[in-house]
Amino acid sequence: MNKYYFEHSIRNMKKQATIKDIAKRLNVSISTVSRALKNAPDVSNETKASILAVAEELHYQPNRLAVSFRVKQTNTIGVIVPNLDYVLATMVKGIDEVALEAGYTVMVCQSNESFGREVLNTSRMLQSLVDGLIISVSSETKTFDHIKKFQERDLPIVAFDRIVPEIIAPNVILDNEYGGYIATDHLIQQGYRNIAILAGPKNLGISNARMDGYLKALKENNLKVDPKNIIHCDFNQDYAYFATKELLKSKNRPDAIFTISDRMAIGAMIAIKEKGLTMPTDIGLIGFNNEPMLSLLTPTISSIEQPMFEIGKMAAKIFIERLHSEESAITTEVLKPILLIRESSKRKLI
Amino acid sequence: MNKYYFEHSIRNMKKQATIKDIAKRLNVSISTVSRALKNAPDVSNETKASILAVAEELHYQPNRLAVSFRVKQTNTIGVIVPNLDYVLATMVKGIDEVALEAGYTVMVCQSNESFGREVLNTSRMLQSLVDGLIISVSSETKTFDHIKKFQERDLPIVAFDRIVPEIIAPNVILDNEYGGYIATDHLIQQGYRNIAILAGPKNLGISNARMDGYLKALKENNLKVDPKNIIHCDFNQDYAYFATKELLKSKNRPDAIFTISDRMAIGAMIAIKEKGLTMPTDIGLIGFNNEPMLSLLTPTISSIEQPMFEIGKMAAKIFIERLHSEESAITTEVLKPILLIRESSKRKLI
DNA sequence: TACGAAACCGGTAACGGTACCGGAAATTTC
DNA sequence: GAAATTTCCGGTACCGTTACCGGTTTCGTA
Repeated sequence: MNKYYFEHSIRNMKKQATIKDIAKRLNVSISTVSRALKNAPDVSNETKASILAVAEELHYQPNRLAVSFRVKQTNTIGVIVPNLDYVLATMVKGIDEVALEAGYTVMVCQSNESFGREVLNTSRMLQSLVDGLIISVSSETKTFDHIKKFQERDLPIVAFDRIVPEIIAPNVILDNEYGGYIATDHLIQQGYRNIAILAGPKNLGISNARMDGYLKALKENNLKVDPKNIIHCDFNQDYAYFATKELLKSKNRPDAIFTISDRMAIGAMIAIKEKGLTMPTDIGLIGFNNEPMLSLLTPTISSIEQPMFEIGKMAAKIFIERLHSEESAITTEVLKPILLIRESSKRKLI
Repeated sequence: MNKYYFEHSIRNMKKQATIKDIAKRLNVSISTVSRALKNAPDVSNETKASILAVAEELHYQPNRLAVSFRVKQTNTIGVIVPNLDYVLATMVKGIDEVALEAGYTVMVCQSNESFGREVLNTSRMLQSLVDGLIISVSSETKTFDHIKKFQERDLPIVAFDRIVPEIIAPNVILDNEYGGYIATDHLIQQGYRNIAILAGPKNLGISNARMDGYLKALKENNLKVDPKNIIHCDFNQDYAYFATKELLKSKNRPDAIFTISDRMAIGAMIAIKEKGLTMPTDIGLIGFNNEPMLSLLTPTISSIEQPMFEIGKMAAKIFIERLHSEESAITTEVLKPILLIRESSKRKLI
């Protein structure tokens, strides 16, 4: 009746064979069994063989929990992502790929872009002793004590995709500035001159980086920056729609739009169509991420593709290296995106 | 020289405080501390308070690994999915939602549609003693020993989305037959009479169920079934494209197509456009899943929407109930999909 | 022959908690 | 005022495995 009462239901689990059972069966000590099982050198081949045989026979399965507890290592990597959209899911798949191969289990948690969730997840992971963390922080996250706790315990961290300077750890990211640059430069090469950018939330690192690329491309091509052409809005189709609608009202309307995500590009596309403008002749459009739907739309939409899978793999690779070495330089891996030209921005023949 | 290099090269694993430390500090026994920490009744309020205070002061964090090891319960749910596409990712989010709230941690693994991966994942999960499994099996999976191992250990299992009769466990699924039925019936109501179905792999449960719905709708409307109108092919845009191309060649070509996934619908759409036919006048089209892109295409494509989030939540809910009760009836929760009518199939005014 | 070094194996103390058992002190009951 | 309860707390045996410290045996070599 007490509410503190912790319920451990008594279920009749079929008892798993342990090294003790094997030892008893062969009249050897558990130490010998333990050593044999991990192929230690100081066990004769005969005993090793017989132990292996009995283990097989009893369907012995090592109790990872006991081992982890004993050696204080779980062989588990905690992965925290804000969500599992196309981009992040693919990155997680990359992490999974190399982690699995290296013998690690991956524990994926979604923070749902919520700081509270992120803290809860990290705390649970810390308690269950993951060996470290690969994280892409939520957009809400402004303080980092929950992450520093890992570092206090000397557990490695790798940040990827959405990174922040406050996390002192190896980073794996896209060259977002370069992405913004090639997108904008491409528009310029196609003859667009009055290029707007839908730049995402103001505080977010990737927003700023992509915008820096945009600015750089304008500058290199001696185009002046019009503040009215720089719109900050949420990563969101609807916001982008309204922002674009607004943009197109002005009499000096932009002749091309670069959106820093594909969802935003779609919002922009809808507004453009509503206005009766056609792409690419009246106006150019390019997105970011290259989500699969883009090539299905009319017109097909240009975009910047990031090597998502590789970013994930790289993050896991660096993480595992970090785990195995004492060295701990803070590196930043920057992967290059590539430009995919489709109908929405292709005004000139090549 | 990087200023962080120095900080990090020192491996000062700050030792975590344990209940032993708290006990020593207060000159009480560890049992008392243990009880106080879980708010057991047989500790006086004063000692309880002082223990809590010291715990706070030492930044005590319970070692979940030790507890799990001791009580043979990890408060972790293993979730295995074939991939993390839109549908499954949303379902996983549903699982996450209720699991987190109930104090469970979720461990998500992707089998990548590979049987070997699935076995590896289940085996790792079994070794690290998850409390049970919520699984959507891979399309490759034909044998189920790896899953039976959970049941031998009396660990609960819930199957969702992709279920198979060989797994004797509670199921949470979409009413796929109903989905197939309302899709087909809708086409018939719109005046289509020669309706083809792209039905997915032959052995897969959801394929067959959706096709059953298709057949039922035809029968109820006294339309005869033409075997040439039933095409089995992979869940895949390209296959669907070629299959549709083939279908449209015949002189008695179908006047509507029901594809059991949206990806297939897109393949079909491309073939239809290539042939110069227009939707919905010349031919009707309806997909399944209601992926977000459908409303962006021209024409917008009708589809069947499943309550993905609810399916995930339901699976987790049932799982947790199962965990807490000895009862073990094999139930099947069937959630209803809904019909979303868009341009591709709307030939009549309502 | 003897002696040191390998080679092989056993005993045991941890790891951090939990759960039971039992017992002393405080409180109630008759 | 003694007996019967409560209330509160300490002691201890685990859980499965590993790491360390020894101790035998075997074997090569002086």
